[in-house]
Amino acid sequence: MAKAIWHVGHCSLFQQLTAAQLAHLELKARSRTFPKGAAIYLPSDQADCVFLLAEGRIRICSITPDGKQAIMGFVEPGEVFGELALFQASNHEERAEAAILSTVVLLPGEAVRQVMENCPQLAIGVTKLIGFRRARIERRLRSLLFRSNRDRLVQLLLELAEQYGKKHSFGILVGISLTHQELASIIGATRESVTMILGDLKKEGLIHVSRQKLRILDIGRLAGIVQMPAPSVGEVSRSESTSLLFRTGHPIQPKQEENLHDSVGL
Amino acid sequence: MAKAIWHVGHCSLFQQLTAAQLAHLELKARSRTFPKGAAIYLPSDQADCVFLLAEGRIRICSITPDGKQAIMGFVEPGEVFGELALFQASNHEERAEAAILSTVVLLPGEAVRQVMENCPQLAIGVTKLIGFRRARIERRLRSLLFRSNRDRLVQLLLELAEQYGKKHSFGILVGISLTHQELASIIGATRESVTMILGDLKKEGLIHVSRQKLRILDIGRLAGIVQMPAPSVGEVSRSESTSLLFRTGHPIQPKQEENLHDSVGL
DNA sequence: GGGCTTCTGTAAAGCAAATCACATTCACGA
DNA sequence: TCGTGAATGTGATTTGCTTTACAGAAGCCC
Repeated sequence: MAKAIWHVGHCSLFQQLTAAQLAHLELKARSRTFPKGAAIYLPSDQADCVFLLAEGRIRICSITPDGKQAIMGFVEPGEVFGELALFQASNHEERAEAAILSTVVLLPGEAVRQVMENCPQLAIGVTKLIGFRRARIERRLRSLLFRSNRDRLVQLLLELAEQYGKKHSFGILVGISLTHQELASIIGATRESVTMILGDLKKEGLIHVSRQKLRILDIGRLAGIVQMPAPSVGEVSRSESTSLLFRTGHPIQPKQEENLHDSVGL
Repeated sequence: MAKAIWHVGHCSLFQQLTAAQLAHLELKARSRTFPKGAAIYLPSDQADCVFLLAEGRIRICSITPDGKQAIMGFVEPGEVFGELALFQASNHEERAEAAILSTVVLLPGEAVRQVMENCPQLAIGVTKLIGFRRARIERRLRSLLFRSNRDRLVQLLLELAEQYGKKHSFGILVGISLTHQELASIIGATRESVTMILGDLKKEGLIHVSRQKLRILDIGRLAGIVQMPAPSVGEVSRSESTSLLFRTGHPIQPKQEENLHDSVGL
């Protein structure tokens, strides 16, 4: 319970609420822990809830009846997910599962809607959040329409570098490790294709992998392939910019001088 | 001017505003007419504006440097578009153009944001709108990931039937006529592929075309192909349901007993 | 009506990527 | 430490779709 209020208050989305509003939300909030692989919600679920990730990592994915699956995004600590259910009467259309052991705060939709009705700031924050993620989905749709497997994978690597990358001697170390299968599920390709393309990129001296750590050796040339500016990569892994096709957005605010750009919060 | 206030007030999104708020918006609104094919906004534009279609039909599309283009959706009278710019600092990522002669009301973003800050109802309405469209884009992404050209085209036909279809002697008449090229741009295929598939569907007795009018002869069997329930088609062309992959949403409310489901407005 | 453009139909050839079918290496818990 | 299942690597084959290249039909403006 104390944990719940801690987290709700620390999520940028809720930071501008009054103490009373926060307390009200917190009262309704429940915290749950999910082991790796456990489902937080399913496509058939219609539990009217918004989720807040306190700890761990959530994978949002969508699965066809015949077993094919696509990863729609990942959720990092401090981020909200399942937010579309707030105003969508219908069921979830995807599945959320714990990528690793995770702690999740559940906020009843009704409670959130109530606060939104009294606090335009929150309503606007939610709008930004949903809009931010929509813009990313649209980018992803475009890349699927227009770009080859190779280009999409390169683009993904750039995004991973931007979000999880740390500068390192000789290259950028990507601080998240995904299997080829997972990469494939993100860009909409097969595992074999990803293996081949990564192999090519290695031969071309653009990347390097050892002990399931991915290193990007020449980000400039990599960005050139997809005709994009090289993303900025910091010492701290959380850098922000506009071109994230991948992450589900809305991290905890650091200090924050202004609050418009990428961090969707208010 | 009088026209502008008429339209703003008649858009479901703005219906719950006070007279004063409406007047304030109207004061800032400007109405413009665009001939067929004219661009309303471009990917490079960063004019901070929300658009409201009074009359005509708008095509939202995205074009690559090398000329390939995809249609992201259509906007019908009474619907809002360009709404992502409200809180996205960056430029538009797509192009909006008049599919036919169209009249558009321009609402300065700043004015809309101001009203939103004072009127949670509007903020929530915008949230619903953006969320509704995001859900549709996600469905479209999934269909691109998982389904063949043929299935996607069939799905599109079903959606067209649902939105623009009227029951008719022997089949459903689809009240919108799109060229093969346009259909292709929507589902992400080539013109030739669409021509072939439509030819097949004709041979199979599922559809019929004459004088660029498309008729669906056996919607049940058509729906069976993509394993979906047949959509409902009314005498009036505006029926609503959950599976619209195509339209950009948010029509004028008719009478409205409740306001949650498909019509995103409040 | 005639000539123009834009749309539709068809078919062969080429290709990117999926599929299939393995061998190999790695991670990690018993 | 070893063993086992998961992840990676690699090739042969197939396929769905695009590309390319035309030819006919249908609007439409002068």
